[in-house]
Amino acid sequence: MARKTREGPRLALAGQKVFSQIRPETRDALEVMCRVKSYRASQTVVHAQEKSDFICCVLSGILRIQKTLVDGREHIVGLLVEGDVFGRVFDGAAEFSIEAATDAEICAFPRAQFEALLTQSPDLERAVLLNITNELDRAREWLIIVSNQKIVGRIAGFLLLMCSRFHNIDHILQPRPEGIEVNIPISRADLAHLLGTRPESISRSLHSLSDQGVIDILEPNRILIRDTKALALAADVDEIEAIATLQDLLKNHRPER
Amino acid sequence: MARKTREGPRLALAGQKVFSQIRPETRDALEVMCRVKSYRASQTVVHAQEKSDFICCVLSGILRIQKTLVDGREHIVGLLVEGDVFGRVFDGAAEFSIEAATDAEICAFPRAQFEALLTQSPDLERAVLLNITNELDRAREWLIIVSNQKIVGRIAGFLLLMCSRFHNIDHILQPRPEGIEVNIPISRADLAHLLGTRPESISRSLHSLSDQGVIDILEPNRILIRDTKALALAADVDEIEAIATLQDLLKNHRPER
DNA sequence: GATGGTCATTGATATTTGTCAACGCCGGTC
DNA sequence: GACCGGCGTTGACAAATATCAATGACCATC
Repeated sequence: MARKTREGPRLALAGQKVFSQIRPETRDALEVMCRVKSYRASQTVVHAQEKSDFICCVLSGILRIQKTLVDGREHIVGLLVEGDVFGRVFDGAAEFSIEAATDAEICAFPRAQFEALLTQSPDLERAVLLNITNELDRAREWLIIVSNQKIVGRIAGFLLLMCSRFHNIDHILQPRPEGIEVNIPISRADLAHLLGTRPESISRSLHSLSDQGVIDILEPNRILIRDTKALALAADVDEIEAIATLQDLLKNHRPER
Repeated sequence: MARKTREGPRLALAGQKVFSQIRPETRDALEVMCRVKSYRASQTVVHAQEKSDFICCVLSGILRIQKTLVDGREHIVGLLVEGDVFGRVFDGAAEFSIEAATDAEICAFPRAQFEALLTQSPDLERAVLLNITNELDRAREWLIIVSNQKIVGRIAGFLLLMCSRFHNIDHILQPRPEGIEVNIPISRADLAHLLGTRPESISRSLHSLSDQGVIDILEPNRILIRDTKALALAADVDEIEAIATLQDLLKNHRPER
């Protein structure tokens, strides 16, 4: 699994968007208390119903947020990528478990220390509140995508979301003249769970979009979006918004390469 | 619309669960700055994309969280009930608009004042963080319900959620010897949107559950849950949890009446 | 009391999607 | 190299659901 070379724990937070607005002193305090942990794909990071002693920030890789049902099935309710924060500030047991979808590295802050710092640092408080507010918005965006009646619509919405959400992660989004390349970081089965359907339907929908020339399936997990407008139309949600975001992305990314 | 008689703004917050853990001084400060506002059903409380100057707490009634799509359709992503807090602390424009589903009263705190108090009061900070963390969990529970493949399953999940979430609101949940009465606070069309389907399917699923004796449809919007176990089975999610919550409810409520 | 509108419901039908089965591909292990 | 298991894909069929159309109940207005 390709992994970014980094400069060690003390600089781990520097590039994270969540902590970009906090004061250097606060960031120093965070870096002192943090511990970097590595996980391999499919390892569990946090068990549901278990009081977690850490607030964490994803450094690399993809994590799944999921609920384990009584019969053992896993229900995925979200993904965490680089820069995302998880762990329940001021709260006890998590309702959901966190599992590594790919090999991943996280930065863990001891809960008590983190909370103490939080109470003293309005800048960190602000950052944490903003982060969780965005998380809530994203969960609700998922809701819109998943409640689409047609499976193709859900896939289209998912692909558009992947573009707009993960544009800061260069191994997921590779701008190209022909379109935008998106990396699907999870298996078909997981994606099916996430979108409330079955792997077979995912496969059929993707290939249907491919037949229409809207996307190219480079590899099962690498999708090239050729026609963002058509994709947005298929998603049948707020297309204008999605297209605007994507076109901004293209403009901002292309000249750099 | 039946409305609870209350004791005026200064005591409005006393009964709200969100603020139950904060110090009396903080609560006093909140009550001084708050302003009670009333809305009639289908009035808009917060417009999406518009910077809202208030943090609000629902005193009575039901509000819808929704996104307006470009073609004018509304997509509902959640409901707010008594005690729920909304408004973006430390943040600008909301992504979603808030609309009154029934006649409603809210308690509004000016944003700047609220944020200032928040920074100074660790207890309020804690309450706000806990509240939004719960909100996030609930959004993810919605996700699980909506991603159920069968419509009956979504309805069943919705009904169970209504029970467990709104049990503090006595005009929604009326304990009875025959079962638990749930009030569906939105129209069939809205419910269909929320669950990612069509009104016709909602109707068919409800009547199918009714035919099986699992529920009784007292009125289109008043459902009597007769067999919680069967309902949980239909929901096909974490039934044990749902049943436990419901049976606790019944035990706690029955003796009082 | 009549009228028009919204809303929930029901039926008939077309479409979509889940299900079951089989196949090929790929990476690992023996 | 042979074998195996997991994964993505494809096809055929059954089941669930969307769609279209029509009806009746209820409410507000005239």
